[in-house]
Amino acid sequence: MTITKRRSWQDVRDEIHGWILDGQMAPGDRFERDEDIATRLGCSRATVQRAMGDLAERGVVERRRKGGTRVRPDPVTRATFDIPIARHEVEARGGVYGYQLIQAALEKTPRPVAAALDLRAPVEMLRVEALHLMDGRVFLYEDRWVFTRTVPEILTVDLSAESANEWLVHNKPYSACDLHFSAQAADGYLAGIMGVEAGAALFVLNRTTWSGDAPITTVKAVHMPGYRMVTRV
Amino acid sequence: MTITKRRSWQDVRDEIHGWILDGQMAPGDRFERDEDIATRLGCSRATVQRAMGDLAERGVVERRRKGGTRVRPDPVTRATFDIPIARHEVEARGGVYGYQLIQAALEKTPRPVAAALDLRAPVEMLRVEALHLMDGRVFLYEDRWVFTRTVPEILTVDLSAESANEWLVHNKPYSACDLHFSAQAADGYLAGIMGVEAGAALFVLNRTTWSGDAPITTVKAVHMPGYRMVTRV
DNA sequence: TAGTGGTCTAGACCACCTT
DNA sequence: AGGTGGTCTAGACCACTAC
Repeated sequence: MTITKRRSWQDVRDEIHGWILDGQMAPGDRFERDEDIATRLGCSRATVQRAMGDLAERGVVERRRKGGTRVRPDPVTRATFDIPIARHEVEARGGVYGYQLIQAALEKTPRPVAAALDLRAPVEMLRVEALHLMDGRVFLYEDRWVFTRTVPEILTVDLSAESANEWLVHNKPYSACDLHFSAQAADGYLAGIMGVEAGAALFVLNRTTWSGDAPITTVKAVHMPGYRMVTRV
Repeated sequence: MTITKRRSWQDVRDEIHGWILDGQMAPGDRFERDEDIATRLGCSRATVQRAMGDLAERGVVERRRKGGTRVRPDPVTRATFDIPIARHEVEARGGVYGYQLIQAALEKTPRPVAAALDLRAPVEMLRVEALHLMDGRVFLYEDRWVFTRTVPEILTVDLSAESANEWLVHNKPYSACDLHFSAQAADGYLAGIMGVEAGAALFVLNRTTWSGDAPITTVKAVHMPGYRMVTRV
């Protein structure tokens, strides 16, 4: 007697993905209708839907009503990253986390900062510069602007004890977020503050967040030389 | 007479997300059971499941059988990127794409390259160096190693006409992919080949792919100065 | 306009894990 | 051991869009 294990949607997904990996289906090729695949594999249409939906989310396959499902003609690599809190990143690497406030003060934003937050004109905001340390050495320098009109409570926080990042993450959820990754050479100021050679290539992350239409904060996070952001798909 | 529009799972998701954004639910707080939420919102449990599943995928919420659903105590920023083919990236920016092969030859891999591909010892592979151009200027330099044991057909391709990247994307699907992003200063060789100043900070992407356990290729893609990788969540 | 994927529902059963 | 989320099914209807 044969025990037929029930097929899960992951099994169905892997089976279908297998047709692509072994060359049965090439970029641009069209699949049968979900319902026919379901019949052929002996599962319900909903299960095929779930499997195909997953492949579509990963950029493997393209689905269109009436147009059917095709292997993406120009496959893209789709990667997902978690940007952790600095403390967690340091601790995940087995280091001892440290934090050091450089300065926090109300200042008028430079134009590019206002633009990043979708503001037409410069306004006064809270600027916070701080260092995140691993084992006593600089891991990350952050230069942050907090929109005090949206987050007035930030002015009552002791930013020498708690990083603005952690406070915001725990107290001000966002609904939209912009991320820019780039490379930048250390200028004199960065070199001095981070303790690296002038000209060193640094990995930079700019993050801007909003709650609805209201800007919350924009931050430039500059990583130590040699930093790598890694993911596996 | 009131028209009650049926609630979609996106509506339900946004409603639930709203409870977090307006502070009704704070990090660590536990939600009611899906079924109770469904009753309260007047939809089926499956719809709440779909909505909560989406929030969980985005890192907003944590779900555990028997443990229920909670707002993530330490929210992370989860970002998804598409890494496009160089040609498409250039064309999407409104530029004219160009491609130039520097050299392609069989060479013994250096140890770090073998290690990236999970190989114990160096082996002979096809090394391909090439430039991708935008409006005649260097946009991207790639230094690639192709595992000819997995992809022997690559040896029959005219790599001066078609980039190895595009050929692989269209002819050799992968099932696993490793990505590393970093910053690197231009050394003399890179500066010469890319036409930038020595010491310029460059954005670097290392990508390694496998089909099952079989390594396919590993490539280091070095972007022009000022390049930014952008995403919006 | 007809074919295809997208979603909702109700019910059942399963798998995991906290208590 | 029991409660909670995870999944499967069958059927219905909807929404897009290729033809």
